[in-house]
Amino acid sequence: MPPLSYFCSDFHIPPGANDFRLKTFDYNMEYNFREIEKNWKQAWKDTDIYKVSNDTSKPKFYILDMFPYPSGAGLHVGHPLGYIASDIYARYKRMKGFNVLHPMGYDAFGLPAEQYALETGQHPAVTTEKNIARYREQLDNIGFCYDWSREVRTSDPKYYKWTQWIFLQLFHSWYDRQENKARPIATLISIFEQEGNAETPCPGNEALRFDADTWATYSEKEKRDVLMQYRIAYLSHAEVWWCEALGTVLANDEVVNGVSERGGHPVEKKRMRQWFLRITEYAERLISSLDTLDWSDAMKEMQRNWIGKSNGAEVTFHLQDSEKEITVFTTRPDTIFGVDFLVVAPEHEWVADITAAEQKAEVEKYQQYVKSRSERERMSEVKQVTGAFTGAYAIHPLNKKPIPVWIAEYVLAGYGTGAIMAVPSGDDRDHAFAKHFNIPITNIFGELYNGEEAYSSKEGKIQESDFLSGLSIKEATLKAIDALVASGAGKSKVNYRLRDAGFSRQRYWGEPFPIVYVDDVPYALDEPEVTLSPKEKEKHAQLPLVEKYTPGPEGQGPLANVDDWVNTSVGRMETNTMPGYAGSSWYFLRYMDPHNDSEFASKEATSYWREVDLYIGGTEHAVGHLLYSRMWTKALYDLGFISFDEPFKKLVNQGMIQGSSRFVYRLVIKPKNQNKQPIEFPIFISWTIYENYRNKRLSDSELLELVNQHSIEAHYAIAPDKGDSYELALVPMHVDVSLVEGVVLKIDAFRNWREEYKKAIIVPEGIQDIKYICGAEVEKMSKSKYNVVNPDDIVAQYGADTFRMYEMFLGPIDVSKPWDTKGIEGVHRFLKKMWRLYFDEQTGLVVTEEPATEAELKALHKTIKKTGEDIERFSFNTAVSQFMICVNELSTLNCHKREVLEKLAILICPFAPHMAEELWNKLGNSGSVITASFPAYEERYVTENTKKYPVAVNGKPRVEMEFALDAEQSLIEKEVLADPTIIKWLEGKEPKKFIYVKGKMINVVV
RNA sequence: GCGGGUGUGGUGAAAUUGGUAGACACGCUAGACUUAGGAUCUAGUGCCGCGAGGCUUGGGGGUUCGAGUCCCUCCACCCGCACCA
Repeated sequence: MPPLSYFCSDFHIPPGANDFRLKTFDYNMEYNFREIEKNWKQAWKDTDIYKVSNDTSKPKFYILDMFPYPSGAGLHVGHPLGYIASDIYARYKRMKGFNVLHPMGYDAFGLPAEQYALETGQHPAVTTEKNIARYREQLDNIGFCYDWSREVRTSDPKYYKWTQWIFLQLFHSWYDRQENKARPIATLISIFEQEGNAETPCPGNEALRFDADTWATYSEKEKRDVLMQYRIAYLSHAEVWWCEALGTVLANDEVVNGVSERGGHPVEKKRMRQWFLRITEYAERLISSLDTLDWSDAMKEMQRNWIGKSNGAEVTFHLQDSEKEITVFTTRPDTIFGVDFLVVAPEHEWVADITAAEQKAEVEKYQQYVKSRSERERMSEVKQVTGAFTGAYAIHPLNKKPIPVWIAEYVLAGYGTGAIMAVPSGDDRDHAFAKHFNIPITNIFGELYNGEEAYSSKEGKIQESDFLSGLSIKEATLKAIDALVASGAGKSKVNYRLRDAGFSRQRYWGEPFPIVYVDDVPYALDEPEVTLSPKEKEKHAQLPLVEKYTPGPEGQGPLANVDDWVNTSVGRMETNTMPGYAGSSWYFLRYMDPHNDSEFASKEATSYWREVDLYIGGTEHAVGHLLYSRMWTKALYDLGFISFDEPFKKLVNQGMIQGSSRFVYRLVIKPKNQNKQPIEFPIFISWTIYENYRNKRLSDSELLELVNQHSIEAHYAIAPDKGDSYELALVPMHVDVSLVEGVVLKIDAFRNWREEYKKAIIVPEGIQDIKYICGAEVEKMSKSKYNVVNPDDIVAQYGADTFRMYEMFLGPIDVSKPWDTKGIEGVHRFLKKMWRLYFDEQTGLVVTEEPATEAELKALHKTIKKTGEDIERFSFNTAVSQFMICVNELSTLNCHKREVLEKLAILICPFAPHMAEELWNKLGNSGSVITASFPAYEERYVTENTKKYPVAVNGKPRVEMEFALDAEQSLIEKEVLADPTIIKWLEGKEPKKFIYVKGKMINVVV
């Protein structure tokens, strides 16, 4: 075996690395997981055994967890699920000979820390630091093999300096549609100088046209305005939720039912200047390169839907008696002759211009209503049709008929052109709208349209449509586009639902923009025009320390209040900060070279580690983080900073671990007579009684009688015979899961939970059965539901190895399931049982050097095969089962042989690393078990040569018969048909067919 | 509303390619050992039935010698929807 230092870091070999050898921890010989885990955690730390080198001849493998936001609540048992899975895979890959990068860090900027700061006055940096320390402690507790020397935090100035740097690369770039990649803005300027923008249409303003001479006449400000509309990171306008009462901008999830979540104040949309990323230019590449990724189909489908590519046409309608025109996007140009009205988004900028005088009041009233509506409400409200007529008419481009123009909330300004052509006979929403407002409907589907429901199917022929009549929908689509192009009124067009990503937040706790406004023109701090000293630039690029976190005036972020920071000698700094996804869009690159001060990561590091081979995290990031990261990676690739254009090759989604809530049922007794004293003391009713009462198997007076039988106090307080004079209610209340064992309430603990419960009357199941049973329900794990289980508690009680294995044993990694602490006993018992193969409580180590038997080797090699394959396909629950089967078999065989047990200790290392380490060393090996090779199985121990076949008659299995796997069908047929059970089931009938599937089953058909 | 996911014993689940449904555990029942048991071990445990046997993978229908698995249809629950991260 090579010296241990070979496997350790070659950045620097830590002192003591070579001392990693047999440590003679002295436990008595039962499975003392507390001592074992404590000692090995220390040994791992002392020797930096999990440090990873960038410089090795070994093949690389990059395994990444979605890094957590360090919330104040700490980790609950649901969070580590993915981390355990990736840790198992990382250890497995390492034992398979790979150089494995497996880092961890923190997504440390975010709203909750800022909110907390507002409430308590504590600086987010301080609380974040505290939360991170807690997270680290919890993570360390579980025994992960992270290389912590590579930790990143997005809120660290040394980190976000590079987030800002990447933002500036995007600011200094434009998207070249001909080359289909991002390029430096200088290349665009030289194109403008030579030929204007005829060949490079402006993505921010398709109508913008200028030639080289005109460009030359533009002022500096005009030029920068034009360039801004090409930049990948650009400044534009968008609406945000504005709350006047709180004086602040609110996030979507801070707005509930049209009012602010805090305080319930009214909110409305406010238009503000904000930064955006031109992700729409990447739409096509983001769709097409999904094919190269090993992600679940569901995840790819979600991204495809999010990007929402649709083929269709743009059609321009001229307004009657006006210069204005309305351009609509439609996926159904074939229905052009079925257009009965146009609908424009109510917030569209020129609604006011086209509205007729007599409709003005109505339109404005409607616009006001829409301002209070969230996008989701607007999309999902289908029963209630709303809208307003503008009084304007457009001219149909082909048949020249006048078409009324409406506004309605179901058309969104951000999608397509913000206007649609409505075809009631072919679209459900248009149909409902036309019916509701009594707009006459043109039928272009003949008998296919019944007048009651729109005909939205894509089968059939178009009718009543001039030159399109009689054509199939497909043919009509092509011909309609041709006609529109010929008449100059339209063109075919690919539309994406994807919108440019809003990149501004009116907050404090985020990356500041390295942008300064010189006479209201934004400049990047790194541009030569910004004449600040390097020191000043550094100061203004960094988030200033503040005392107060209250928002700035007019919806500006809190930074607007920091005079010393916001004002520079050349102009005012941008006061917005970047959103949460800024730092997380590229963090996987930083782990490759985390301490680099001159680049975000060196070329050597990024070209060695390349993309993440395995990324594990939740599905909730399906379209946010995962899409933005992909775009950033593509942009960095285009600009030549990295040599790959996808960040995450394989993605595994972990399911949620839900909470298992427990309920007690409080009996609330209100005397009907107002003058009587209400009954104040708490009474709790056990679950079965609650169920009986709820199902009306128990009357009010019977319930009171039960309570009275149970308690003297109650007897004095309520008169049971007068059940009628009370109003009863049984109220389910969450009870902390730590006060419950399974579903049985720990009554003393419950009484001590709250002062007011000290003397509570607790009515158990019955006179005989004195247990109080709680109700149970599966819900999301959250503090308010008292169902949070802290991994620290589980680790303290059962050990990290048990915890790790149990989380895996719960079920498939990608499925959501409720946590049940009770079930952990089985896994703990298994580890103890495995331990007893090596140690006897009295005599200590019982491992012998005797050669193993065939049966023992069979058990071992089947397990090597199965667990290896299961790890490869992320089926960790079945791997754990296999370990149980193996240990059960070896226990039955009374096997204590080194030949078997040494390999078993290595096998279990990914799952139970502490125990594996202990066993490995107690068997006399030096060095960490992680440096051992994952064992290979021998074919001869895993192949069987006979098979017990189920023999079925007419598909129903009736008997089991054993045959050699290479047996001839004729022999099998003869023996099967001679079998007495089969003869009985044949009932004398002739077999019609004899089905024999080798290695599977036999079926006789009569 | 749109998109995605999941439905199998009392519970978590297994069945990798259409081939013995319920592996492995939890829980429960009975027993052994023990001063004791929240330790350990043994046996049983999908449902109905004394039994022979029948039924059973959310409901209904279909394809097949054979369906948890494929197809159609209906239902229930969970997640995401662009400023939570």
